[in-house]
Amino acid sequence: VGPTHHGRPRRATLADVAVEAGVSRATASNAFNKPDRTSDDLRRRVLDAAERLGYSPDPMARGLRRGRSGAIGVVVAERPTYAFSDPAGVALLDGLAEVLGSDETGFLVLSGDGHGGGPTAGAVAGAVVDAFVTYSLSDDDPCIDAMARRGLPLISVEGPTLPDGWSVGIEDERGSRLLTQHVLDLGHRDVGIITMECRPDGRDGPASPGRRAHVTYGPTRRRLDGCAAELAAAGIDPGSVPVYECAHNHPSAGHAAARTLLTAPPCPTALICQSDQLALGALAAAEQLGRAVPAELSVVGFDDIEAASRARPPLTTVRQPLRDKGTTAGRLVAEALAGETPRRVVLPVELVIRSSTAPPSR
Amino acid sequence: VGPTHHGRPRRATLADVAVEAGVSRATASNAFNKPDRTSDDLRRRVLDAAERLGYSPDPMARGLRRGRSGAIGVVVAERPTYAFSDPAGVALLDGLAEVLGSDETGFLVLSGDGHGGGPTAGAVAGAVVDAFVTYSLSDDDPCIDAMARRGLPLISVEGPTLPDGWSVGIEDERGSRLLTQHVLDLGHRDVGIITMECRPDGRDGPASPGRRAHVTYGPTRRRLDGCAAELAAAGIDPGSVPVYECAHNHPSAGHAAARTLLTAPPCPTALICQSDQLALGALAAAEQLGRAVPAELSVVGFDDIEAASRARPPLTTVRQPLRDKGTTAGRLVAEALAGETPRRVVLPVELVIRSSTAPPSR
DNA sequence: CTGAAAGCGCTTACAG
DNA sequence: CTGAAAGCGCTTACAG
Repeated sequence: VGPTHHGRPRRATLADVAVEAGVSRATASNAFNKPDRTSDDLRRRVLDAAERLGYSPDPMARGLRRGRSGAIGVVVAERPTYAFSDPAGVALLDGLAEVLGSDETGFLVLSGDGHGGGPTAGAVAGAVVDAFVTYSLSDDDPCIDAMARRGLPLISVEGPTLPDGWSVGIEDERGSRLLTQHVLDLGHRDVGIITMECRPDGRDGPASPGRRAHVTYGPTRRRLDGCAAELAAAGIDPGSVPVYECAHNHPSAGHAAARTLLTAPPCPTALICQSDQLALGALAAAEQLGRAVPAELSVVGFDDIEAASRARPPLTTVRQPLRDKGTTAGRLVAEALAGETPRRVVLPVELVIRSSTAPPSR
Repeated sequence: VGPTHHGRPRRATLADVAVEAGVSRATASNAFNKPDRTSDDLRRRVLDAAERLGYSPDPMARGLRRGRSGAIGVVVAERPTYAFSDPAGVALLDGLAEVLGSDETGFLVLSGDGHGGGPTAGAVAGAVVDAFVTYSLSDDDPCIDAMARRGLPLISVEGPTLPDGWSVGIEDERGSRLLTQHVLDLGHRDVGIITMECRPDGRDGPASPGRRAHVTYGPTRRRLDGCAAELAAAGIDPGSVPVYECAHNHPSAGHAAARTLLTAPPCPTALICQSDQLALGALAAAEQLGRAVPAELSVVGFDDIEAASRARPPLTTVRQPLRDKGTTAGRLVAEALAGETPRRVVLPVELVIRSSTAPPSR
């Protein structure tokens, strides 16, 4: 463990420990990894030697030999701020940690450049991981090819999947139908839609029918589709309904969207927001504009994040099992690493009627 | 690239590519890593062969050889939910990514078990990383020893440091003095303090003087100390001031704390909250109790998170450079990996007077 | 410009 | 229970 001529101490290796303990490297290794196949005496000598040398095994070397790194790649588009300011993003990490954390797994966060896309091909290629978990990526994100090339298990959460791949999603379309139905049942005919991003180009503003027809974010597309289907079934042309697209799933974006929709004809009596974050912003805009919710304006969200029930008024929304998405993804990772066959899980949603919706006043 | 007898395809290795291209492994490697030292002809042959085989280099093998993994360990206590529901925690990750993200670095998040402590020794020992960045760990967290043992650079952000180690912090004590001074200057004599956690035991409630004397979280300790020093200088016995400790840095905890302090004698005319998150909760509690801020009650925070300026009333607080902490940490990581000598950085804070403070009404 | 050899630090069958 | 040998997949001096 002596200093080299550079003055920097060299880390002790297993070979050093073996010499110090007077055993072979194999025995030294066994003392750590197969305590039952080592005599107490030798094991103690090895452990003592390791202690003396301040030895700690090199995880990369072990990983190379064992063919496993102990890390799971968590791939998100956008910068960490955006990915994790979304309660759903954090819940995913949390659920993963709950399931996988016990067996000393770490999570390698690979994030995007802040321009809508995921990590670079280089970052994906160089990631020391055993599997990838992707979170709400755009269908055409180039990092998907980069991951496919690695040949590692890929668990897609709310995003594009590889053929015969693993995935976990929720009943986006059904949830959206439930919500729309609820609003229509109350008697609303003039609705406005505030949607999450359609494509990874950072656009923020009214979404033309053309744009809505080519949505590369799965959850956005499915929620939009569910909404359109119910509208059409009620005899309302979905193409005539104003849709405002928000580049970020954040209350401030919902606020701006609602302001726009509420201050231009046709003034909607109900705002269908495709996430609670956006709905929270819409609620704030309504208050600012002096529009009473739900008396003068109904607002619905989606997700049922914690803040939804604490909002004023408490938000009518669709509950999705946020944390379960993470734990389910964790279980799929475990199955994948155990060599099982890929499967797809779709988690159920549930309509939660609170106080932000009522019949229209006119 | 043929399937093995298990039916699962074997990943192509560099050796396979070399054979396919009819060159040595060294040349194949050079074609990828030293394009300038390879003839165009051979390089193309190698690249084509790699393409045909779907080859992608094994990052672990490369890492072992090069002695670098391309990942930075981000060590936080608590589960991801708590660590990243704190805007400061996310800002750290973001700043790190901004500085280090370009050179294809990933961040291995090592989180705690949800009982106040950091990752297990096993998780730390097995982490495939080139350096550790710790975020607001308790001074006595066992994972610190585990990291020291790895012999890797350790950059401590707002937490315990190794002797002669790297660190980035802020002027916690000065900020706290500024805030306390401001409150005292306004004429307040009856103050209450709402503090972040003192020790990693999940305790939530009034903090006795004994407990305040042994605080293992650096920021909490320094802010408490700054506060006490100013109080004492103004002739107020810090021991007589009620202090309520919150186990989590979350508005809901500040809410409960404020309720308690405001509904028991001596009823304070000013609440010194040691974070904006807590102050936000205190503001909500004051509103609920019908106490006008700042007319009947002054409230100050600390951090100047985004929500502080949007609060009602806008919060008087101390601004710390949240994002800079992350970018600074990133730069220190880069320096550490370049073999430079450890240094410590303390970032400045600044008092921001808004509308949540005023002279006492009685 | 190219290749044969050595080695990063570890673990795993396999003999003894 | 222990050790000699091979090898995980790659890169790096070093000759040619």
